[in-house]
Formats: sequence, structure tokens, C-alpha cells
Amino acid sequence: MPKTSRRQPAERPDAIIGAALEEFASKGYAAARLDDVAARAGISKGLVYVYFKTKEELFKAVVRTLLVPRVDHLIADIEASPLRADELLRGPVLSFMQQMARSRIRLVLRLLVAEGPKHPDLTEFYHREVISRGVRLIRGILDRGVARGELKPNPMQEFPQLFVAPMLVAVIWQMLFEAHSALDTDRMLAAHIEMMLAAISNPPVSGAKGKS
Amino acid sequence: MPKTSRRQPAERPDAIIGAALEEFASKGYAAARLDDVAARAGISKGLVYVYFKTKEELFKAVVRTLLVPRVDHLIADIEASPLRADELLRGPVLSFMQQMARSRIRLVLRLLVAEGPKHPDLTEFYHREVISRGVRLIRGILDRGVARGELKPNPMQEFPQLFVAPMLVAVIWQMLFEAHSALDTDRMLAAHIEMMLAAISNPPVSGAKGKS
Amino acid sequence: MPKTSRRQPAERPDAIIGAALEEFASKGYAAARLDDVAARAGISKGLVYVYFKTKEELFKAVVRTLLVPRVDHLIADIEASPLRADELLRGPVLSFMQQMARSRIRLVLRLLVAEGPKHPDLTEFYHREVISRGVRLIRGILDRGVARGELKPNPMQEFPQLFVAPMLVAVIWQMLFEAHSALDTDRMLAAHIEMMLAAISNPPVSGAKGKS
Amino acid sequence: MPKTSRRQPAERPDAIIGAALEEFASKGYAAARLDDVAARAGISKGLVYVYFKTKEELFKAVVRTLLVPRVDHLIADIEASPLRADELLRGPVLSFMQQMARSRIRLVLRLLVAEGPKHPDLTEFYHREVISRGVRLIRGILDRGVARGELKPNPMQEFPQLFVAPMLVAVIWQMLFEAHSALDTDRMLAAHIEMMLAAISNPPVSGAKGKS
DNA sequence: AATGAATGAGGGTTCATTCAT
DNA sequence: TATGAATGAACCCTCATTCAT
Repeated sequence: MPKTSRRQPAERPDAIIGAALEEFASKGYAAARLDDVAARAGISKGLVYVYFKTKEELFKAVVRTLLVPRVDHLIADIEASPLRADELLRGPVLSFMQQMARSRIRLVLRLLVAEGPKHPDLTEFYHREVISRGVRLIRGILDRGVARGELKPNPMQEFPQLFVAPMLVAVIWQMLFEAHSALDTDRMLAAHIEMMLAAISNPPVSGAKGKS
Repeated sequence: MPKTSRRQPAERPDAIIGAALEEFASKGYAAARLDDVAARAGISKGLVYVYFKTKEELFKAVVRTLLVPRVDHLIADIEASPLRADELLRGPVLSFMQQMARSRIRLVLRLLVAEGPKHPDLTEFYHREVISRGVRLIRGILDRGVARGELKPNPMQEFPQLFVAPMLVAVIWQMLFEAHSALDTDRMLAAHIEMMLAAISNPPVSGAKGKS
Repeated sequence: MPKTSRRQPAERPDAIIGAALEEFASKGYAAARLDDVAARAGISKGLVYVYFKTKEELFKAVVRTLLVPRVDHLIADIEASPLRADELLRGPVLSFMQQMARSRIRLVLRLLVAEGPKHPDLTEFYHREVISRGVRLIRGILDRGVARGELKPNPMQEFPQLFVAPMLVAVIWQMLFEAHSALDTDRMLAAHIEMMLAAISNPPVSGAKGKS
Repeated sequence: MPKTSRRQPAERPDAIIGAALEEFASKGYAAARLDDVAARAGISKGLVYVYFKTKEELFKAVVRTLLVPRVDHLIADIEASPLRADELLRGPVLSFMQQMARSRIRLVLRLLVAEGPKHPDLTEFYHREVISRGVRLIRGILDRGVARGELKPNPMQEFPQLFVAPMLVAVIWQMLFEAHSALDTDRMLAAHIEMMLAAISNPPVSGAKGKS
């Protein structure tokens, strides 16, 4: 005997994706049960299948939906900006990294690490839509900074991954070790950026790591 | 009549752990099948239960067995060493990080990220035996370097995680994105260390970012 | 606002029954989905339930609706006919059998064979409305032929099923084996009737199997 | 907590196939539940999957296992026999047809009719292993009889299906209509053969339908 | 010590049926 | 009248775990 509450169908997929994120993130793909996803979304199990053909489709939708818009936004911000390289890095880039370490989005990051190898097309999608664009973004900022004389030539132009690495650490620490040993990821990320700028600014930023 | 006692029983647990690592790492905890672990180890499924009470026990044994000795070894090396801070970082520490990004051990890292939240005692063990000791090791090197005047005071003394972050990136990149875009992790890690040393060496390493 | 009342409601049940026949016949009762029936009929799933209380009711309606009128028609033809027995058999009876082997009606036959045991009341209905009337019809023709001296007494008077057996073979062959080995069911049925008449005509029909 | 009765594993597959035949035959492929098959075989549901990978494999095994040996046996009998055509038809062929209408094998026949269209490879197998061999067998008997002058040339040489048609009717009648109206299939089949022989014997069998 | 047959709970998925709109 | 969102029971299949041998 169906109840058919019929809320706003338009919000359903998002509600399911939100619920699924929590379940997937807290239990992993395989251990997450669609029963629980449905319960968390306040609907019946069968209805999940109206919107997502399989568990795997739902999983992919979670990853796709939650990360890409965020990256789009960051990139749009940066590209339209007239700021100097160091201002960009200290401003929107740092702020993005800090958010990633705190918001629910970080769950998506962990999911990718955890489940990526079993979902090659998802990894491919993620590399294409998030990683390579992120890498290009950082490299663009650095290259432009160097071209303008704001920055010295430096290895992060070849390996922009180095710039984002602490964000990964922050995300993973939050998820695994926060209970055992607190880490102020906001300050850590800020310190990282200051240290990087100290190493590559031209002329060196004063007041960062004192030079005597 | 058992046809051949393929191995000395004494080697059994290790053989099983090795087989289990492969299965867990390639499929994840939930999707790994004990049938496959047993087959890979060349024994029957039932025999696995003689050595490990449950699947979870086996999983924990995998993580415990494979990572700790490696860290023990690195720490012993460093603590006995009379080298200067920059020599330690450029030498055994860099070399350890490069190995982690390449060897089977990196599979354990991924497993922890993937399964950690579901196995709190495992995460606790791992934090205690690996992470906190690693953090202390790096901090020790830096503090000693600063005390000796080899290094300038710097934020990595508070956040040694910043120093290891690129290793995490290297491991994860290898596992997820190597197929889509090659990354020379050895050179990346070396560049990272050089950049760090350029920022914190005292006096600054010449040729890198000299000023004055 | 319903866009177009696609059909006159009066035609609805027939449209649904037609669609259901296709689905039931091609997939079997259990595997047929009401979604597909509705889609094929060009209506919504819910509307099917306005006309048929359950899937089973619909199934029964399919079988009832499609076969009985055909048999009614044949019987009316025969009973009103002044023809001799051999003329009836060679004429309308043969023609009916040939049609059954070709038309969509044959799908109903298969459905009955397939699903009969699970729907005893359906089987009962079918036996009463189709089978027993068919048996009586054939027996009537034969008995009358014998009474008039057109036919010799013969075992098909007791077992009229023997007369219709090849129709069953024709139907089943078409459905299962046509792809592997063609069978000209029209000629087979005609040959059957000639052979029967050769055996029971009185005097033997000349030109069939006769000799001189 | 497994019981592990460990009977005679060698008999297991046959026991399962037997149980499956009953379930499939009484409910149809889709409606048969593996739970019930297992229960009927006296084992657990999981064990069925040790012997048969999927429900479909089990279904095919049922059809393959139960019919082919029977046909093999009949063919071997006939081919080794020195009997005259009419003796063969009245003897082993009639007896085979009578058995088919009575034994559990008839359930397989119905299954094929019911499920054939959904399992093309099964239909193909069945056509190859049973139908075409049966057709060839009958045709061989008739052709040989004609060549020896025992029989007159007749349409069943082209359509041997006509000869077996009543067996199909017998099988189907037993399954669907026996409850509503008894049919002595043994006598019906015998009468069929006598009538056929009356029509094609050379010289005509005396006493049947003599024509002067 | 070692095997692998056997169990059964658990979860993904389907779909007949209902009912608010 | 007509829709299709929503439900939930049912069933196939997997696999960790047990235990007779």
C-alpha cells in the first residue's frame, strides 16, 4: 500500500544524492546499502531506482554532481580576476582549499581514492573534469606570475600537484585522524601558501619567514 | 591424503597476508573474496580460518604487518645518523618517500584511506604506529636542524604533514591517474625537497633563490 | 490537461488486450511487464488498472477475448452448411486450421500451454468454450458423414483430437523451430486432411492416394 | 551455522535437476523459485549455486538431461531392428509415444513450448538433438518401408511431423484438460497408428478399412 | 593440519499495485 | 478520466563462516 507523499519531485534526485554521499562516504561503496540511502532520503528503496538505474549510476552521480560545480566556480573566479599571482593564491585558491578540507565535498575526495580503481570511467571523468583543470589552473597562475615578473621560475610550474598536496593531506587527516590528534588545517594550508610564496616570490615577500 | 604440504606452515601466515594484500588492494575490503585470497595463496578457503579468525582480522593483519617494519627501519636509520638535516632530507627521507610511491606498500596506504572510517581501531593503530611516529621523526629532524643553525625556524616544525604531503599525492596519482597522465613522482618528490630546503635552509642554498 | 484523448475510451479495453497479447506472448505471463503493455497501448500504467483489476484478470481477458469469437464463427459456418463432410473438412475446417497456424491467435495457444497449469479457472474456461466445442464440432461432422454414408466408421469419431493434432504441431513449430528449419504448414495441413479422407472416405476419394 | 550433511555429492546434480523439473514444470521458469527447488531437493539454496551457476543454467540442464537419453535409446532400438515398418511403428514407436504422454518427460515438453522463445539457444539445442533426429527417424522408417514395398508412397515422408502430432496432443491434454475430461491417450495413439497404417500400408492391412 | 561441501543471512533489483493530483 | 510518483514484497545471487571428513 504505497503512501505517495509526492513532495517536490524536482528536489528528489538531489536529496537522494545527498543521502547517498553520506552513506557512501561513511561506509564505502560496497558496504553502503540502498535501503539506508533511501531511509536517509526519506523515501522507499524502490524510488531510488526511478532516478538511478543502478547503485553504480547513483555513485557516479554523487561524484559528478558534487565536485564539478565547485571547480567550475573557482576557475571562473580566477580567470576573471585582475589580481596578482600571490593575491590569487592567498585569496581564492587558499579559500577553496580550506573549504575542501572542511565541507562535505571532502567525502567525495575520499570516495574517489577508495573506489577509483574499481570505476575506471569515473576516474577518467574525474581526471578530465577536476584534476586536469585544477592542474592547469594552478599552472596558469604560476606561469602568468612568472611572465609578469611577480614570481621566480620554480618547480611547481612543472608539478602544480605540489601546490595542492597539503589540501589532500588536510582532507585525509580530517577523515582518519582527527579523533586521535587535532590538526588546524586552515592554519596549515595558510602556512603552506606563505612558505611557497616565500620561496618563489620575486622579490621575496617581506614579513613571511623573516630574513633577518 | 594431502598431496603436498606446499609450504612450511611457518610461512603460511605471510603467504596469506601477501595474497590478501593483493586482493584487498585491488578490490577493496568488501569486494575482496576469501575464496580468491585462498586461491592466490595456494591453499583452501578453510585453512585461512585456521590462521585468521575473521575477514576483518585478516585485513588488520595485512595493514599491521606490511607498514610498521618499514617505518621502524627508516626511524632507526635516521636516529643513528650523524648527518645534517638537509642531508637527511635529501637522502634517506627522500628515498623512503620515493619508495612508498612505487612499492606494494602504497596499496596499504590506499586501503587505509578507503577503509579507515569503518575500522576505527585500525585507524588508531595506524595513527599510533605510523603517522605519529612519522610526524615526530620529521619534526625531530627539523627541530634539530634549527637548533644547530642549519635551518631557519619554519612552519613545518608545527606542521610536518606539509613535508610528506607530496608523497601522498604521488601515491594517489599512481593509483588513479597514471593511466591518463604520466607523472614522474621521483622527480616531483626531489623537486619538492629542494624547494623546501631553498625556503628554510640557513644560509639559503646558493643557486636556488639567493637574495642579498 | 490531458493533451489528446488518443482513443475513444470505448476502444480502450481492446487496445489494451491487443497490447497485452503481444507482451504476454513474447515474454510469457510472468515476464511481461504492465509498464510495457501500457506503453504499447499508448496509455499510462495506472489506466490499465481502471479496466483490469489485476494482471491476472488482464491475462484471462486476453485469452477469452481472442479465441472464442473465432470458434463461434467457425461453428456457425459449419452448422449452417449443407456441404458434405469431405467438403467441410477440405473447406472451412482446413482453412481455419491454416489460419490458426499463422495468425496472432496462435500466440494464445502457446500462452495456454505455457500458463495453463497456473490458472486452472482459465484452463477450465478454455476447455469449456473452445476445446470441447471444437471436439464436438469435428465429431459432429464425422458422425453426420458416417450417418449419410459419406464416411466409413473410424476412430476419429471417438478421438476427434487426432484430426486437429497437426494444427497444434503447426502452431508450435512456427513458434519454436521456424528459424532452424522451415515447414510449409499450409501444405502439411492440407496433406493431413487428404490422408485422413483417403483413409475414411466411402468410397475412397479418387485422385488422392488412390490407385487407378 | 551450516549443517553439512554431506550425502553423496555424486547424486546431487541429479537430485537438483529432478527437483527443478517439478518446480519449473508446475510453475513455469519465471515463477519457479530456487528456494523451493532447494527445499524439494533437501538442500540449502546456496548449494544449488555450487552446481549450477544461474537459474538459467539449471533450467537448461533440466531440459538437456532429461530428454536426450530417451531419444538416444529409441533411435538405437530402431536402427538395430530388423522389423518391418509397420512392426516398428506399432511396436517401439507407439510405445515411446505412449510413454512420453505419461512420464515426467512430458513436463519437459511443456517447458519447451512455454519457455522456448525466451531461450533461443535452448530451442536450437532441442531442435538439433531431439526434433530433427526424431523427424529423421520417422522419415527413415517410412522411406525404408516404401523402398521395400511394405508401404505406399505417402505425405508423411515429407511431413513426418504428422506422425508424431497426436503425441503432442496427448501430452498437452494430460497437462491441461485431464481434470475436465479424461482422454485415454494410450488408445488414442494406438488408434492413430492403425489409421495411418490403414492409409499407407501396401497391401492395405486387412480388417481395418478394406476397400474391396 | 587440511579440505571443500554446505549453510543462510543479506542486499541489489524488479515490478505489480496504489493513490494524490 | 488519466497520470506517474511512490511503495514494498519478492527473488536471485553472493560469500563469510562452519564443520564433517
